[in-house]
Amino acid sequence: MSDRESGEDQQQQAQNRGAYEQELATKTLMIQSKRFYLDVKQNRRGRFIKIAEVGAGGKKSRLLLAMSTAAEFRDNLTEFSEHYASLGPPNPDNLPEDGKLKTETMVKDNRRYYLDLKENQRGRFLRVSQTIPRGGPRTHIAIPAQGMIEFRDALTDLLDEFGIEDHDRSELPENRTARVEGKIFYFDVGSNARGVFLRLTEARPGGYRSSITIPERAWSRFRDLMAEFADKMKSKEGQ
DNA sequence: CCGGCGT
Repeated sequence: MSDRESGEDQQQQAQNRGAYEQELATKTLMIQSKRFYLDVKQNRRGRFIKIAEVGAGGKKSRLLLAMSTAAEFRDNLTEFSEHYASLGPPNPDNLPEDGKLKTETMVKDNRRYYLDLKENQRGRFLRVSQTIPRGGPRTHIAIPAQGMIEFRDALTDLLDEFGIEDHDRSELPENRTARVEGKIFYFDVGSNARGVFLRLTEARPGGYRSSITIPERAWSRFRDLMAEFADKMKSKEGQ
């Protein structure tokens, strides 16, 4: 679809300009009256999934999970839904004081995530809270318990496509540019589930852009081929 | 079609 292509092209241009974030994929889930957006994004710190909940009244809440944490969350969703399936009918008399039927914690860098299967008059739901130290923003979403499987499956699709590696950009060589005869060549390093690649983009005045993507495995071979051409031209000059 | 024990 051309919409999608132009969107990707714009993102590529934004990335070449050094913009902060790139969106790789997005999924929308409808669970009862709520919408959840799962976005795979990446910035120079790494790759992550943004989960946004939009309630019926337009109330919005979002939290961020590194890919590795998203994978952990996915596994927890399996456990929580199994526990949920094993529960009898709601029984308010028999609830723990804190209302938590099952609880789990995830930690990634300085973020903590609390998973609580809870129950109220409306039913059972999984509350996912994200906290950042020293009074940073604290956000939470609530997934209706009936939707945990669907949520897990959507997360699994994204993890299968984009991998569970966080792809910290600090592990990769820095992007470079080369200006030649009025053109700018961008050497942008990226990675996906298949590995590391170099995206070489030629930009001409007037906005024309063209890119090729070279897998890391081919870098030294391409370098040797370029050297071969350069040497042959140089030896001709010498004669 | 909601709604999730707080600043």
